[in-house]
Amino acid sequence: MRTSCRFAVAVHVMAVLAYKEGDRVTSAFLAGSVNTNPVIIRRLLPALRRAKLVDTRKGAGAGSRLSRSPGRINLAEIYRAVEAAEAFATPPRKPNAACPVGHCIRQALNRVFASAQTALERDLEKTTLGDVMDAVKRPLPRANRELRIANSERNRIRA
Amino acid sequence: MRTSCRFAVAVHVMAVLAYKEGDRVTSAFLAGSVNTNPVIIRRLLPALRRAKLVDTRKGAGAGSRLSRSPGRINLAEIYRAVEAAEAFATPPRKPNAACPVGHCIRQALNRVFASAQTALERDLEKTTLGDVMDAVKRPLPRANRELRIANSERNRIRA
DNA sequence: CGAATATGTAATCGTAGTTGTTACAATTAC
DNA sequence: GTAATTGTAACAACTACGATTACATATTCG
Repeated sequence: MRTSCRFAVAVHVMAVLAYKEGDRVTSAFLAGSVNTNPVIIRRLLPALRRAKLVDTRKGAGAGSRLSRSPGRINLAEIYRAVEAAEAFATPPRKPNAACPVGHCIRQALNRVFASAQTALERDLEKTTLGDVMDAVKRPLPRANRELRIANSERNRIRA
Repeated sequence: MRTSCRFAVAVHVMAVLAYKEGDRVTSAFLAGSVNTNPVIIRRLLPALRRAKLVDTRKGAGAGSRLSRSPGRINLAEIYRAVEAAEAFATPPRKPNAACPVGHCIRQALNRVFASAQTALERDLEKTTLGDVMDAVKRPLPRANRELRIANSERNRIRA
């Protein structure tokens, strides 16, 4: 499945803003933490701004900060802010309308997709940015720490 | 987040196989209903076969059919069979490990992603292929039915 | 056996989406 | 005014995916 990483980057950005507790943070700084180009961040911020999750100022001494406290921002809000497309895609061409199945499969699929999409967002709603920050700040349990090391070994291939 | 249309095509294919109630159906026929190339279908079938959802035979008079009755196949099985990647993507480059947030954001994100992914699949589990077939077979509203008949006269597919 | 049918699979093309990068105008603090 | 920073356009590089062609392989049936 071809997915964008906008959501992952957005949560990372929001986490850095939460960490900075109200200080304005520049796109260059955010890019440094995410390890990408500042323009990538500047292209993401308008979506977060439209959702009233962050507040940005231009010019010298400028940057972005959270509009609300991390405990009052849930991950579904971030997801909806930055993910325009839905989680499920249908084929580029329309099904054969002359086939009894092709004729109405889209409608049936749309119901299924909408339900699954809702389930996904409802789950994201349960976690706040504050919860994420707890995980960021709290030392990891031993078992997870070892898992983390194993994962970072695996991820090294991609870097 | 954007997915490939493999899942949508797979459900469509499974629905046609269910409609044909045990008859073997060729990739050409399936492609005709989905409105794509037979090779696309033939590239999808191995995944469904590995998941023991369909049974395929080669050669003359060959084709695929369901391994189980539609009521005993749920959509999560189809989803897992054909969607290799997870629903959420992380950025191509690793976060800056020197940043307190970048250092452990991946770990936090992975938990969030896994939870949302599970919620999505649990929702798909609730719907069986049989449920989808109920929607497919249910008579359509008058206006749509007339359109369908007109189309099928003009562009009939093999019964 | 031999012809016909259908799958399995490799190779290739075109398109679209995404990330990354540079460049520069507009905006703002000091 | 100067320096810092955002907003945005333009473009390259890369990747992923769908579509298509071609052909070897397998299977059925006369």
